[in-house]
Amino acid sequence: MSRYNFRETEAKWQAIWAERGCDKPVEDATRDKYYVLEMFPYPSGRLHIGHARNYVIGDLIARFKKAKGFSVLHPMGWDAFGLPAENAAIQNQVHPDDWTRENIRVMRGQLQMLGLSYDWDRELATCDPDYYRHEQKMFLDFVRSGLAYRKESWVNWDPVDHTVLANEQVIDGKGWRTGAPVERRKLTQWFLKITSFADELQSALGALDRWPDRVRLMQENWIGRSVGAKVLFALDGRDEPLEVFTTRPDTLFGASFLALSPDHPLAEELAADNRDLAAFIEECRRLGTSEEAIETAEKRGLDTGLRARHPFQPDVTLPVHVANFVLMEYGSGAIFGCPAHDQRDLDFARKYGLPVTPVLWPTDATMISDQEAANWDRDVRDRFDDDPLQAPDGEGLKLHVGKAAFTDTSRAKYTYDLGSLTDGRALSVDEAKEIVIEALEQRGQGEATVRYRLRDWGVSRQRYWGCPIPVMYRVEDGAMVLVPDEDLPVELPKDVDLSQPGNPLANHPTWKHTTCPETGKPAIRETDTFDTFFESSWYFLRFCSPHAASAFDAKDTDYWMPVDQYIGGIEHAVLHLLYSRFFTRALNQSGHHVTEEPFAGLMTQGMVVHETYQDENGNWLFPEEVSETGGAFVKEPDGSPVTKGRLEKMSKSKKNVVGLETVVDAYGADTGRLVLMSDSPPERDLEWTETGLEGAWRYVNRLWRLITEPAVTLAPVGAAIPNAFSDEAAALRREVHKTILAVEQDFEGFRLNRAVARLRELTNAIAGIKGAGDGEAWAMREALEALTLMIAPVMPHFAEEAWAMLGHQSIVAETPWPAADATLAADEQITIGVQVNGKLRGTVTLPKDADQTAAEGAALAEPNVQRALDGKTVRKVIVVPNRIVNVVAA
RNA sequence: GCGGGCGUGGCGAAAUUGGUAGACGCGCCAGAUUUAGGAUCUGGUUCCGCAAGGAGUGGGGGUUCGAGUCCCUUCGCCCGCACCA
Repeated sequence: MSRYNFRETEAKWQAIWAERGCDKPVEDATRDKYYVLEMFPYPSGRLHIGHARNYVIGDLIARFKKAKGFSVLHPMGWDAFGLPAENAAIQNQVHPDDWTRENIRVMRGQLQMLGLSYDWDRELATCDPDYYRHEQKMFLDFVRSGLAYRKESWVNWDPVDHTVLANEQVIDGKGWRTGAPVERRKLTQWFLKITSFADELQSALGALDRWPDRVRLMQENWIGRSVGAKVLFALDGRDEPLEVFTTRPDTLFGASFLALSPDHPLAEELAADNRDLAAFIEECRRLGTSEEAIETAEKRGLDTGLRARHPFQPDVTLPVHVANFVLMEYGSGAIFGCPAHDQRDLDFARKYGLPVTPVLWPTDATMISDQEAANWDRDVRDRFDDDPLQAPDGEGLKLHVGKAAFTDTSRAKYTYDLGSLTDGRALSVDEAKEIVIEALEQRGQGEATVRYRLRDWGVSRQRYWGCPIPVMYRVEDGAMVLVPDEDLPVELPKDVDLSQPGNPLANHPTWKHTTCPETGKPAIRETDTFDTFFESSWYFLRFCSPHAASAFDAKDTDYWMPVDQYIGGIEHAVLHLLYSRFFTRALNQSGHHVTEEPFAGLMTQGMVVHETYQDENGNWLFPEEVSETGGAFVKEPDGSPVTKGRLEKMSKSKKNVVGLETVVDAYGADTGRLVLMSDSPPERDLEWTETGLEGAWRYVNRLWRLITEPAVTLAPVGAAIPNAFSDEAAALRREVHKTILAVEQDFEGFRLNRAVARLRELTNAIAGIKGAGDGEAWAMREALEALTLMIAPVMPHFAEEAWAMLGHQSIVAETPWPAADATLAADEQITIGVQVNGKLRGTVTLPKDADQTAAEGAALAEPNVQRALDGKTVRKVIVVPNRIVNVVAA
């Protein structure tokens, strides 16, 4: 019995593919193009089997599309800038560049070991000056078209390392490396104006119909469009009115205070001669904005003493507070508080004894449940003793506001108290909003407006291992000057001291000193580098023309873009995918020309998860350290108890990583690929198990034996089709052609696990063939060849070897997808279920498309059906052709 | 709190989108082969029941000739955002 020798086979075919240039795209005008791309990796060390899933999915699609006749672009590169390289440099005394390049070398080898069909001539690394010079140019273009600007903003500042930290690097309010409490600091940073595309980025999501709904939704939430109104409040004793944003202008008559963010310019101005206020603002800033701080912080505020005028009630004055729950980054950094209809405002009002004035009531008493009313009553009694407020329409309805604000705008109709603006008739929330906005506009005290949650993208990082920002600041007058295009790239210096705290480029003795190209006088370079998401926002364009002198060649991007299928993890649902969508638009607006939507199709693959174990002290253990005895888990050497944890994403810290080499050395790349493709749908998590791997290996060998030792002597290659087939041979042929059609659809629809299941079904059908006539010999060859070609996208090396064993001189990588004959695939006989009153009682086999009468007759004649009908009268028979017969009887 | 997703055998999962629930595989059981183990092959494997039969897609209700699929309700798990005015 022969065993498939993956060791020799895989290396052999990888060499042949490379030699024949199988993975180079052909830019052929007569073919449709297909650009398939997997999110490129950060070269952090070694790939494990979990990483491989992403690439194998992409490779399957690439190989399938190529076999279907597309001109396929399938490139790979390295997202090579980033902080881990600097950390490794400090820990291991190795330069970030050397560390990164060594990792790239290792990981490239690992990808090649998997037999992935990349065009390696297009490989790029973002840390290469030949790559980042182009994004420096793009940045200059952005500056020139107003899409990049400098602004002072609050950042997380690590006082020990002297560097800005990203939000993700602040853990419990402390720096992740130093453990020092993070300070908020105002720094001047570069921003990209993503907000100017907020509306477009949101509305265009609707057209991305090959993106997962959930990703579109996440982007929509992130952009956070909200429609509302800007309201101007006149302030006593000041000329400038205060601007406030609200999504509920209909509650304006319920306003009882205004609140400013501690970071609001007006608050800062007032604090200049108000020591209490200055102290309060300082305290708010210290508390920070970490999630936990927000969760536990109570609403706090301080009355500034300032008084505002209600736009419609000039005699009503509202106190202006500074409140810790108002964000400077959203809206205008100031709000009006309507405690009766907003929970936060209510909490605040209760704490500081501010009035609570309901202005809307449901008109239909039945709309408030008894329970709700009772709760309100109880709240009032328990906590506040307020008099219930009565709706103005005299229907006797009471709205009690205890500690729960009435915010339910889903109820159909309301009665509003809009002061002089209405006659007290019932209005919907939307109607009331309209009336208020109209009145505001008439008086010049506000207008309808749209605000976004999205903020401009801060791209400055005080790090070494990133792309230098190509500007300088003149020493004599501090003017910002762009580095001229012809002086690009601004290269990172190689000699850098990372052991000192602070910005390594700023610490460099000479690098930052340069000369202003306009005046010839001394200037200092910008010492910040770009956020590494900058590099990944356009790499898919560079792949189209990797060797062009400019960033990309419109001729190439016009041909290849957009990416037809992008594959990656859900963790980039917002960040990278939103930045890239912004980038293409920004490029278009700054003189480049590219497709607006970079990724036409997106698939987010699930994680590969693996078992985890922890000892008594909560330390993670390798699965090899654990043994199972009678349902209990113990640690190998000492028998101490072990807890089996949940399935977790493979990670070094949890000690549940399965190395790529471990799998490939023992079972071959193809077996590993098969497991990754067959055990779960691609978008769902996949549990990696040794038994699953062994099962896949058994299948590989079973298929190998079927091909190398077929039960029937195969017809020669290219033999003429026999005139007649036995029933068995004809049935096999039907199965083959059905499978081709189905697998094709499954691949197209990313039902990859289903496709593999169908191929196993076909394998079972082939294995069951007993006859040995000419028909069988011919049908068997047809079946084995089709199976080989169909399994090729999953197991490319195996398929090549099998194809050669079947007597072919050609190679699978250059062979088209098998042609399906739809006529052959059609069933002649169909077995359908027969129900009596909806319960299955039997089955009948009928010719395909049998007429209703025939189906009905056969169904009623079926013995089990007759038994079920015994003593009943048939009322009605429902026949769904080729599907089911249901007999209704009583 | 807001938004979204998911609950199907011992396990991973299928189900032509309202039409024979559990394909395919893992595991398990029995048998064959084998000195033995492994590998391989054959058969079985949703549950209850000797069987006939009955029950069954987290629970409850509804629509329909017919519901895993649609609607209402409820429970559980997972994910995203989170003081966003």
